[in-house]
Amino acid sequence: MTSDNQSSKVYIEILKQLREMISVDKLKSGDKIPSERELSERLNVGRSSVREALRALELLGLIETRRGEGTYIKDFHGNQLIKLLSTFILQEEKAKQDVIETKHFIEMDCLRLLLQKGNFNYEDFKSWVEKDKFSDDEFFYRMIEKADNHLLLRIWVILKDFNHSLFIEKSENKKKDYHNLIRAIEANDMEKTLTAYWKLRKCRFSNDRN
Amino acid sequence: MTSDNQSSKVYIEILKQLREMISVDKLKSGDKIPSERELSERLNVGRSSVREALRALELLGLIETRRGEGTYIKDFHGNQLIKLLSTFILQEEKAKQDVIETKHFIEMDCLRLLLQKGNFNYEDFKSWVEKDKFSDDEFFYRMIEKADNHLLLRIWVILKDFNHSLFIEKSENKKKDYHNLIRAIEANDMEKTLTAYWKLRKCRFSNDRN
DNA sequence: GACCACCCGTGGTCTGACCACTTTTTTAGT
DNA sequence: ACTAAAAAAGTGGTCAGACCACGGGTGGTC
Repeated sequence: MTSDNQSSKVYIEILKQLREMISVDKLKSGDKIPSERELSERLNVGRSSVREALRALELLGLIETRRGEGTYIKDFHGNQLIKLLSTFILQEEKAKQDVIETKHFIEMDCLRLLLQKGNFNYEDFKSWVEKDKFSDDEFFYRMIEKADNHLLLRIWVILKDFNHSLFIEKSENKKKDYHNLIRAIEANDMEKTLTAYWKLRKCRFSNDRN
Repeated sequence: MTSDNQSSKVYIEILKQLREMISVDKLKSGDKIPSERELSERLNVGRSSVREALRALELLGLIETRRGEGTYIKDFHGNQLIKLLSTFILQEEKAKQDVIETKHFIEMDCLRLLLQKGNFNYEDFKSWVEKDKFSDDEFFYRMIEKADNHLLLRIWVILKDFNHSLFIEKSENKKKDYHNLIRAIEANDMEKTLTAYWKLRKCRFSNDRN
């Protein structure tokens, strides 16, 4: 490293170099980056410093490492970060309830988004519901995917995982209820959609809405 | 480390241990955590592995290390990372839009939550709006705080920081609009509340909506 | 009591050594 | 010549030990 010393830690410099490298070589998701040993040599730094940088990126979900193979750039988009923060912070009791509440909000937001965007084809979706066995999570994953907001999807996935680690319940709803939800969305009827949603979640706060 | 390995990398295990340690010892912002060498010994892992874990946490802004002194827990709300992420990642236009969109959704969700919970005293809030100069962020921070969902608040803060790293603008809205929003909430009128909200947001993103 | 040199603990970095695993190359057998 | 087994090479994962640079405490000196 070019004797830039002072203040900046080596692993930070490596991150910058890496960013530069990715930018210059136009590396994209799935592409391979140089091996730790090669980076260490090319940048004139110790391998351990390179690893510190890579491990940080890995934790951020920016790269993926496969033993024996190499290190690859990962699909960025959302941020991993939230996951970490939440696992770190959410130890309190109230937190559990917040998770559930937030997950529901996100789900409703996505429904609103779907209605707002409108004009989707739900035929394949409907036939999927008809044909296969599926979990609530799978259903909403597909649904939220359609809303086309990758960040919301990320957050939702995290909340879902959290939910699983908090509770073990995995209630199976009836196909009919899911069908109703889809139909309500198709009809672009917000009122019906949210009602159908709460029918699925069938619970505590039936009053809110409007 | 209890040779549980397989799949899980050591530095990930260290992170878990660290989280546990922080939880058990009730460590807070500013508290010091054991030295790298001590951790290495206590967990029966190499110091370099400990460092990989700590470096990742540092990049995330969760801890702060001072050479010659030690490592300290930091008040989250970190940005560090966000700066990096933004320059590193979010080049795509769609992602930026997702951030904005998601932030708006979260804000609206909190408004709904406030209405749902109802019966708050907004007098002090109103007088605060009247008296001081404040930014949009400050306003919504206080607002979302009232909604009493810590997770939503956390997510919002992250999105806010992201926003700042993406754009530099810091438009000032009129006090009147904020007053209207508060009044609508007080009146427990969802319709008016959302309208008032969009009045606030309208200025910048007038087009992408509806 | 005030000041300063020294030592020790701490993070920062590098090197070299293994291990486990995957891919590639070489080798041996048919 | 072809194929399958074996060896080699390459890669990430981890550890141990060695320095360096810096901060704070210790104890001596004035």
